[in-house]
Amino acid sequence: MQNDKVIQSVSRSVEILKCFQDHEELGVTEISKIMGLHKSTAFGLIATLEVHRLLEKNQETGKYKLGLELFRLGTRVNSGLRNVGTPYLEKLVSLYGETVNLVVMDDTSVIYLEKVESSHSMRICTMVGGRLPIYCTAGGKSILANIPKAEADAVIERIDFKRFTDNTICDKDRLLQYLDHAKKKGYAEESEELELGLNCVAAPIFNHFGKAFAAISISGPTSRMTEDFHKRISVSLIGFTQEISRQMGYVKTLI
Amino acid sequence: MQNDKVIQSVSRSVEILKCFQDHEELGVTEISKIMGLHKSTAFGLIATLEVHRLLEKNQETGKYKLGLELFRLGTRVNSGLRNVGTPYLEKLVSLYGETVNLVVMDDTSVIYLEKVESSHSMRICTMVGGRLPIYCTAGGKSILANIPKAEADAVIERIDFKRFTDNTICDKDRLLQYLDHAKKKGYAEESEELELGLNCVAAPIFNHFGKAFAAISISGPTSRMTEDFHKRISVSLIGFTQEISRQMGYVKTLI
DNA sequence: TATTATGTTCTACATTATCGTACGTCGTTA
DNA sequence: TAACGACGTACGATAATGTAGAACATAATA
Repeated sequence: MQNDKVIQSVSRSVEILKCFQDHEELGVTEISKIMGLHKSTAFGLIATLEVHRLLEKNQETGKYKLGLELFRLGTRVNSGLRNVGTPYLEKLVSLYGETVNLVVMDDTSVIYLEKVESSHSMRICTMVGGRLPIYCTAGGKSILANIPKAEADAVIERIDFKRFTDNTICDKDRLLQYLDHAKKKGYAEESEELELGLNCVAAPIFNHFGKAFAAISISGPTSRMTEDFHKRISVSLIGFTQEISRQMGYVKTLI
Repeated sequence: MQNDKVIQSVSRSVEILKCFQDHEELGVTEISKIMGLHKSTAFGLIATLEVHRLLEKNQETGKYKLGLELFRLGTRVNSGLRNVGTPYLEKLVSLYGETVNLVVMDDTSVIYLEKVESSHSMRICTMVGGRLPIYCTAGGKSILANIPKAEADAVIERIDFKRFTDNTICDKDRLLQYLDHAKKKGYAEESEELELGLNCVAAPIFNHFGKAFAAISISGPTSRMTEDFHKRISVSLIGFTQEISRQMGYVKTLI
């Protein structure tokens, strides 16, 4: 193996799968062009992925798409957390009527693992599998506020701050200040930082080492998410995330 | 490339991912033993999957688990059908109060893509990402009944019939007879074939070629799923699956 | 009908993946 | 506390494989 310690053909096959994030179906020649590979090289990799059902061939169009085995493997990721968490998402939606999400930390992002959407016509629609920045989401900030300071500092160092609205916190010191505040309150808030009209409250989920790694957030339009509503939500939200934490092996509750 | 036309290192890396279907975390040596590979071979493959985030290392235990990028890719599979279908699953649960599933055909099985569970304490719990036999599930039979006869015959030929209960249909001719019946009715039923006490109604979803490829099923305990209830369910179930079919590009409704 | 594009096959050989050896770290045991 | 065993990881020689060029079959397009 070469210096960069990556097996080339395995890398290439994963890059092929990633091509399908932006395309529903792709042909062999399309993939070879996107990847900069010879057609027969691409074909060999694609055929191997097809044998393993990570790709499937559409018999009608002759093109390939992501296969069911990838779906099945995907459902195994963080299945413990998702199975434990989903009933609580449903409870929170029925209590408060706004969209509820389960997110995990992924370096400088959070990834949405589950959602239960509000039944309001005007609701916040999130995308499971989607990724959003950790520094301007309530879920992200509630996690950052509850990991060891050295780790939080290292993550913040790697953040490429971008301003989404006039309210986006783009200053490290202001972010750290906010995280202190959120840690004390036990929950984080995000008010029109990511998108105007969007408001969110979140509380962290701890692993058995007592470190936050996930969060539950509740999102609604600013017009419905008043300060009083935030406070009311936070009480049971924290209670639920602590219960989930316990079920994930966390021993001591935050008081 | 060799005769069997599979690229060995890509195959091996996919087999590594499949090891995690039965294990939440695995170490390098464990994987090398399961796979029958040298430790350093296994390590090279694992490290490559880690770079691409299909595997993640648990820093505390030193073991590996399936990574978030696999989850994200998984959410892309059949996302069109799942996005279109989910609101209908929610409607059916609120109308009938029993667990509703969205399944797709996968050779001689059906795979569960989405579910919305009943709020009854005694409910049918299915597993998203799980696979069940096509011949003794309502969803499976409703799909088999609505594909070209030659294809259905070929699939049935490959079925390895197993008896789960005294009610399981294990005879090809009886199955074909039932499929005829289901096609005429527009929906399929499964009454305690897979498991005693389990009852199910399902209707097919068609693609733009007019071929069934997916289905929605409603499952409940036999005590609640009376014959009258089946009939009541089928009316709106068929209406919904036809609407989903239309949104998936199917042009003509079954009459 | 001719041309172009695509998917697929075959095979020589250049390149890589494999694996044997070795090392550092950590946990266990005496 | 020291020794031992297990594990994860690094390195490099070489056997084995994956790549890509050429060719072919098929389908789409002008």
